[in-house]
Amino acid sequence: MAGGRPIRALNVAEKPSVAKAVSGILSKNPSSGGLRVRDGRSRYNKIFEFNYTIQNQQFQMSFTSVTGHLMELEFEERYRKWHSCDPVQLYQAAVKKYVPEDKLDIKRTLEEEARKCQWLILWLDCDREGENIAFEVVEVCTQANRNLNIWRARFSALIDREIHYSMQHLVRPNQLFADAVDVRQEIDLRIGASFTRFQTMLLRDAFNLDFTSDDKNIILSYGPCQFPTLGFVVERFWEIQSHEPEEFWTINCTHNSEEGIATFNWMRGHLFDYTCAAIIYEMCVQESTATVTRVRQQEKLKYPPHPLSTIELEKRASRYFRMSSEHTMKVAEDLYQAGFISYPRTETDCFSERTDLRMMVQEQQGHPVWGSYAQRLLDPEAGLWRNPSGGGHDDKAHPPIHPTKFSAGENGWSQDHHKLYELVVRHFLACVSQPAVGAETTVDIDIAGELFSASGRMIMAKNYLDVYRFESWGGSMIPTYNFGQQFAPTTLTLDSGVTRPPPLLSEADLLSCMDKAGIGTDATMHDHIKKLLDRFYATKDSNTRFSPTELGEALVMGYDDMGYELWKPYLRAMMESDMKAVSMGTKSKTEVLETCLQQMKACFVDAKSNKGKLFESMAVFFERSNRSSINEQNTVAEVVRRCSLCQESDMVLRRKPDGNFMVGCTGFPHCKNVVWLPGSVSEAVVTTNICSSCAPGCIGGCDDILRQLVEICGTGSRNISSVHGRGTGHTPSSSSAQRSNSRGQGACLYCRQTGHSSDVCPSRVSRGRNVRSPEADAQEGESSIPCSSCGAPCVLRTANTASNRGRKFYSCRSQECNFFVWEDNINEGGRVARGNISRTASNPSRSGGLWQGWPEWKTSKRCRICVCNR
DNA sequence: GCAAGGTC
Repeated sequence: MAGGRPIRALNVAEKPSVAKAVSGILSKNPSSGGLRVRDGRSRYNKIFEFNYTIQNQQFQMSFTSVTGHLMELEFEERYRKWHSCDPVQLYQAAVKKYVPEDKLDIKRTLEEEARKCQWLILWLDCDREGENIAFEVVEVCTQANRNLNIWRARFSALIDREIHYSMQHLVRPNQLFADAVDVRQEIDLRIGASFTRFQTMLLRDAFNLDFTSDDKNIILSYGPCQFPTLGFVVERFWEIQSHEPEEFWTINCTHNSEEGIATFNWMRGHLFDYTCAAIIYEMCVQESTATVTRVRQQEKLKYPPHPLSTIELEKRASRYFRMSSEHTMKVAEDLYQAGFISYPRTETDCFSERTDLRMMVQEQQGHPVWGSYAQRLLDPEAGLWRNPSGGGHDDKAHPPIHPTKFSAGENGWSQDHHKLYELVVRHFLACVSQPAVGAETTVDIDIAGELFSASGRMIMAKNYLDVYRFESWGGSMIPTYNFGQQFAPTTLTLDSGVTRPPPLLSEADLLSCMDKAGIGTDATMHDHIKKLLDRFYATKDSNTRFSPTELGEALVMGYDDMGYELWKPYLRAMMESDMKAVSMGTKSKTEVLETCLQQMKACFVDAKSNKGKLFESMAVFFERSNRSSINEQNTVAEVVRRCSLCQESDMVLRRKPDGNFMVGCTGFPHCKNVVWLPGSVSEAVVTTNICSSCAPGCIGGCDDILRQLVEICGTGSRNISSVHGRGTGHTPSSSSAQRSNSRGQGACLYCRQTGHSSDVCPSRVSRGRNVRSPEADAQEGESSIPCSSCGAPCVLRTANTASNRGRKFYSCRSQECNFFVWEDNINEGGRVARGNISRTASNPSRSGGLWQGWPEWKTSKRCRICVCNR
């Protein structure tokens, strides 16, 4: 490139802080003519100006920023309203990317600046999202100026040398990275919107969800990140519920000497068999001299933590201060905005070699509390310094979280600001410190052939523990023992204990689960957790531990019963690996989109047809509401065709609370086009079949026989009305259709007989149970044992339904008790896994566990004696 | 009114 007239280049960063920092670095040279700042259209995104030379070519640089994504993905207007279409259509519905209202000012700045420039240099974060935002910027800028020469700067830290290097070695943006994000956005939108609309419309009005006064507006959302997060909470909850305490026995030995007390632990741990433990104990008591068989002395190191990533910050703030991850991020954002800490959303847990760590320590020397520690760190004589070891994660965009400005506390800071800044500083100082050193002693003894062991620790040098007050290193001293030494134990006891269930998941546990499974990003994980609370899916106790609410449990149960693992992290993991394939170029964007959406659509259609499972699981916890008598059908809204009256919205098939069908315009109340189907119609479906005798748009009115039957007889002998859809023809006069609406006594919706209304259908009364159990057409079996739930006789029967023919199940004979359980869900000893009883039967106990009254002859004895520890 | 991902 030769010199000559300067080229005007527009530089764009992902956020204002990066635009400022990079401009600052690039304009340090005197030849830059200094750094000038002016306002853009957006009050947050300033424009920096300076001169710069790239390979001998003079440039006039303008440097501005966006604030994250410039565009959003949404459905076309006609699909935006919830009742505008059947949610299944959202798998094909047209989507568009657009710049939302609150970003229009940034868009205008970009357009205005792009028109004045020849080059566009993209300084977005160097990750997939950043690359996608880069292409959003490109789209806006090239709309304003088609001749732009487009470049990408690759940088991983805001360090002078690195920034200059990337400016001198510009590359082209990577379309594949951006494609991967396009795929994710589209899949997330379609899955999220379809399932959310489906389950909200299906369940919200059907049950009394009494946890909010305003349950009409509650949203039962589904998302590929929030649901697996809920899944972790529910799974642990079920694990706890299904835990049965088991008694075990262990032998303990202590020895008091002049130097102190030593506690020896039995090397076998514990035994579940009392007799066995008691025999061994007797042996020990009878021959109770202890002989020291081994004495080991070792130096042990306790290493300081890795440099701080977002997840670690959230986990530690939760553990040390009980701050929620969401609040932590808010406080961290404040500290970052005010310049006290570095960018708080980072996966990186290792410092770049080029980072000047000592300078950062120097800044902390004046602090009244940890200043002296910082001074010791910098003193070569003290030998406290150690180059930090990394945890192996690097997002190539941001350094680990570290202090960027000294503070001994600011006026406007809350307690939490103080705590979090202190955590960041102490963590940083710990990272560059030597590990703590301890001397550990282990003593093994033998009593009557049984081995016991005791250990003690002495801290030789605290090192990083001096500054990292949040961590300690437990351990106690033990007296001195020598090999071959013999002594009489002071106490030798046979003690019993019981196994305990695992604890509920803490916020730190939940973050670890999400991190491991790849759910969410460092910037969004706390949002997913908060969403569980906002949606009433889970609660958090004062100990920061999460339990599912009944709603959360019911939803997970429902999908689990369908056989879907939509609540597990596998779907997201699969998507993530596909995204990776797209970004590497091994799979195409369209290929992944098509396959994934096809699978998810099939899953959605299946879930819809299995919605009974969701109803059943909800019914375990919630009462049915009377807001709608035929709730599930009432909410179904299948699109028939475009409204011929307003030409704007769709005509959809719906069922009203009174059970009658209607085909109405979704533009209501603006458009009042409606066709009421006669009350005798008990089922109506939208089909693609076109009536042979008239134009598309017919709703069966041309069929004389049908019309006569429904209007005159009203007996419903042809009670399925097919509504032709997808046509453009005219709608039959709604007034005539309304006249034909026979609101009188029609066929019962349940048994399809006349003579009674559906509300009092005798089949419904007995059906309440039948729909829940598989025993329809089952044959009575022979054996009878007491019901686990009520104690009445429980009968072994054989299912005769299509899906479970031949499968055996126990079912309670009592009319009041709905207990039933598949025989193959009963394990050894009559143990029933959690959920296998309750998910399909309304067993009031709702818990698994031991079947009380399970006959002796069915129990197989298990050997739980451990004899292999030696 | 719905997702998840950026960011103020």
